[in-house]
Amino acid sequence: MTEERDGAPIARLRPATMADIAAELGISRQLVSLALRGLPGASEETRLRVQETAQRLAYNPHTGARSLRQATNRHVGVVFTPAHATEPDIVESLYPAAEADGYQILLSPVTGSRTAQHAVRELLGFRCAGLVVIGSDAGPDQLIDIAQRFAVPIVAVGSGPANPHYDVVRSAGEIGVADCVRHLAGLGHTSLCYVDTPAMPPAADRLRGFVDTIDALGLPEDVLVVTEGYTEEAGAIAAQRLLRRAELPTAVVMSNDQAALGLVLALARASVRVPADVSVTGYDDSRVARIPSLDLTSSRQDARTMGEQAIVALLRRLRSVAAAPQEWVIPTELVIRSSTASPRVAA
Amino acid sequence: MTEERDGAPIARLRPATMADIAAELGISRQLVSLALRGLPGASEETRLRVQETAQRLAYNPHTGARSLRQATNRHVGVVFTPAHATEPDIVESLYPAAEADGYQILLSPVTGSRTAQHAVRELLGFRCAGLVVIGSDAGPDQLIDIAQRFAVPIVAVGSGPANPHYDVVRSAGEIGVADCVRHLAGLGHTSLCYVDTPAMPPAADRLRGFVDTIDALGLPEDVLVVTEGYTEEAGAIAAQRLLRRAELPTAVVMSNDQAALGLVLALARASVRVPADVSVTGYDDSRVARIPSLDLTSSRQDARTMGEQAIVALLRRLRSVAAAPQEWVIPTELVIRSSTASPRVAA
DNA sequence: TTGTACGCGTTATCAA
DNA sequence: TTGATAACGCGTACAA
Repeated sequence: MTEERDGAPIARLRPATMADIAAELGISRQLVSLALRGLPGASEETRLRVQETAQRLAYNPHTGARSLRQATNRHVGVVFTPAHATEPDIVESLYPAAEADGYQILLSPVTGSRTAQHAVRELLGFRCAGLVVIGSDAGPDQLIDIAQRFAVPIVAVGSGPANPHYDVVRSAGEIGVADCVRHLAGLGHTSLCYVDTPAMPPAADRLRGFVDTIDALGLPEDVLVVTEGYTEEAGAIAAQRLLRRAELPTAVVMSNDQAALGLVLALARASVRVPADVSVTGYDDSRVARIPSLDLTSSRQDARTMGEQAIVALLRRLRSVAAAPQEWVIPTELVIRSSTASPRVAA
Repeated sequence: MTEERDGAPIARLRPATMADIAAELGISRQLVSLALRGLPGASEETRLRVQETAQRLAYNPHTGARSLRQATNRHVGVVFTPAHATEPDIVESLYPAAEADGYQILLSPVTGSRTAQHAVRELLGFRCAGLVVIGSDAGPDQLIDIAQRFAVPIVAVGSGPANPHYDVVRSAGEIGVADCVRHLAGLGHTSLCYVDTPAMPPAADRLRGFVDTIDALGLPEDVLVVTEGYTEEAGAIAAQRLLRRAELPTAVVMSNDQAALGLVLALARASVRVPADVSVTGYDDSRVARIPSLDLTSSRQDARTMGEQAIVALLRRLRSVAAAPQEWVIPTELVIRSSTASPRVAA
């Protein structure tokens, strides 16, 4: 913005340091540190001049140096799966929650070529104070091992059994599915089929919700197990199997939104209409559920609350080492859309 | 694993350092450093004992300290949007490419509450040697500003005009769409509609591919512009508009897979069959295209090659500062599936 | 309000 | 093959 040509700020080879700012102003480096962090010890005028110079020199604090100096650095490491449908929402919600307490998030993905072990090692290399593990393709044993060997607090988000070694944040899968079942029963459905996808980490909770509720209602227990994956292709397979039956159920309860999408598409190809012929429910209320022409009734897994709770749980353990890990179950909310209706309205 | 109880490896408060390993073995810190990095200067026996001890103490190098000491640290910063459909695939492909040259990837997301500016500042705090910006909601001006102010090489992946300040890696959108058009024309279609979603960063290239090809074929130029978003909801809106017409086109060319999904679902609700009544093509060949019951013909945007090329381009600039930024256009490949067929086969 | 001195964990240079 | 010593950028006592 300045018109001066002398400073020649082009192509700086070395990023500006506090020492550069200090030299520029003829003051000490420590004073710059105080001024930048707004601590008492620097005059108001000094602070302003320091900030102006920092801006002009494009000063950016060296995160590594900072974490080296500080006894306890404020990094939270996050292990996640980028390609997953619902995890990015949780990841996003971690940022505001962590920043509110002055913590910085560090992301480390699990991919085909990177195991959870890789991801954790990398995060610990940055001396993260705690770890949030989303999805946890890493089994409980592995997480326990990490928690103990590196003495780092861990929060597992999404699934996994409650245990004394790390915190677990999960949605109330059993209640969410139960809500779907009761909603359908309330519409008059008596022939409900649940599609179980056991490969999905939190599958067990959701299946239990279906079985318990259908038993309580005295309805026939119709569970279709698909072992091949748990997303759209699983839904498509479920549809093929259902279409081979002599008679379709009037309602299908799916274990997640993506599987529901696969099912609905496959049914549409076979000219089965939703909800006219079959009502369908999902789980997660992910962006898939909100696709206008799918418009899926779904039990909402509150990603934002789950992310926030993960940070809260982690900070709690960080503050008092003695705090015992807990299981935090986040309530779900049934979101009713147009994929469900009374049976036989168009038959 | 050891049966000894004396060492008491429980609840280590401070992560092991090189000094700890050195003390354990009665040697100097420097020798540990050489041994761990496999550099000449340590005897074979020493190296083995150091590695064994490092393992036992769960030693993990302090990334911050390392990047503080090294003049040029081997970090590549990546700006991306977690919720996006195709970006995670690109992100995943960056890892093997970067690791092959000894570079470490650092992720920084753009979300509702975090702008590209935030993301870049954070990455530069880790003193990343270069930046890969995927999607680039940040405009060209902003990227140019960053590249100049911080003197850091940048590669923009996915879109953006070629320019002398940073490298651009993008897929050949114009050719990919042209392939779809020619495929449909080859099937006998003469009434093709293109759905343009200008909010999508690389929209211009793809639109040009349609217009040029349809003109070359001497077919009528039918372009439907949807300004509301560019994913499923945009597809649904396009479907509504098409259904209001007196006559449907026999084929619809969509600007991306997600929009195609939205369109197909909306058409299914209106009992329009794909491909019997209308053929549909997508773009990206993302996982959406492979949903069994959608089975979308789509021009494949090779995420792996794009990620690899991004790293190659960045390392090239890192090695020779003088290298002029280029535009790297990655070829597409038409993947033919069952969403396209000859017109009127079932009419 | 400002300056001096030191240490964090690592790598690099030199001499032994 | 090994060991002293310095340096990277920053934060924090403590002294002036």
